[in-house]
Amino acid sequence: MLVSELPLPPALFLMGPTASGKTDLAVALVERMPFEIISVDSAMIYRGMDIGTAKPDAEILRRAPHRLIDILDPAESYSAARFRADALAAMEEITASGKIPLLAGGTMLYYRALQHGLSRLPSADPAVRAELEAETARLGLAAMHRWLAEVDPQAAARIHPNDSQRILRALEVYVISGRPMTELYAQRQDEFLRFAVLKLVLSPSREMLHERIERRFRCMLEAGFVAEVERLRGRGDLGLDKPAMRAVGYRQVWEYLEGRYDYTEMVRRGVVATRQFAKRQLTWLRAERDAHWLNSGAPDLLERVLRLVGGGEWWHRDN
RNA sequence: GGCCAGGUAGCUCAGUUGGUAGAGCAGCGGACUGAAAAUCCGCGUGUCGGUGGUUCGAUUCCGCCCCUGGCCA
Repeated sequence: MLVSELPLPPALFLMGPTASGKTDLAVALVERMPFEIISVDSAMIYRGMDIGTAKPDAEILRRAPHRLIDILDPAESYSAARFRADALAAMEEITASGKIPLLAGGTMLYYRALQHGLSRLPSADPAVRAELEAETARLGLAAMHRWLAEVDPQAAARIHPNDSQRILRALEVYVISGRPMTELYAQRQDEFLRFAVLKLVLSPSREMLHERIERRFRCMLEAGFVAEVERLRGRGDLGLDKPAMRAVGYRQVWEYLEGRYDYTEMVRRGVVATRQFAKRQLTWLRAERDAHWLNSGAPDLLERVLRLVGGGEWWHRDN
């Protein structure tokens, strides 16, 4: 089926682990077809975080504008729900302008939220969160898990007693809404994405991926990554408790600047953290159905992609 | 060249009074609903330097050899 005959407007998803070459491919596609890029990246949303997020530079952005980058200050925090709303709005606008949305990035939770929707849950509340964290410091995480077991036994059974983030989130939902999170999950209605999607997964071999990750991290350092983190630290209002500063690489450089370990150790830890991140992304990607896998190293990569894009592989499924 | 200390998992090391071995890190697999580049769960992957000897049995004890580090020449 040709793109023009689809029952729904088309959208291209370009997924893949970090350092697989997604940005380069997206830019090449924009220069050949009427695509417009929407970034699917929880770190590139932050202004002033350029080198460590491998954000495309100003020159590339002029040629191939990206939506949803540089939209937040690093002191703020974003969410999967906001991404879903922002991405849907951008997709509508791009479609209305006669172009095709090209979603490119590696934040797999955001793709899931976009494709399958989210339950109607209260959003994060900093005051409630601070309260729960204080309670945890006082009583211990085990006590919090026991509390969750009282108010939402199913959630407590599902969430491991060591998983502080999910225990506190489940309690946050309960405290704000007065309802167990499990009950709110059950009320969810599937909202299917009103686009015909072509999903591409770009990835090199594991060995190549590890090489590229190490090479890229060293390039970032040569390009002034440490100075970038120093600048962020110098603001005084950021810390390792901020989601932005927990990003891979930023956290390790920050700890190095605090004197927790030396430069060599920082490089090692930065590379290790990036590899582990890529591995988690690959776990998501393997579970992704109906995706076309492409090897980053393929010499005819662009031709293959153009063939897929023009080849009527677009499809739609209501989850 | 002599003396001493080492050589055990990818790395750093523990251990076996002789019954073929286990931690941390790395790595691999997995989970994932408003922090997700987050958070969490699971899994030892090994000629115990080589080679002879003693022994029912040697990674462990003994001999020789190789390698690394230190000290002395």
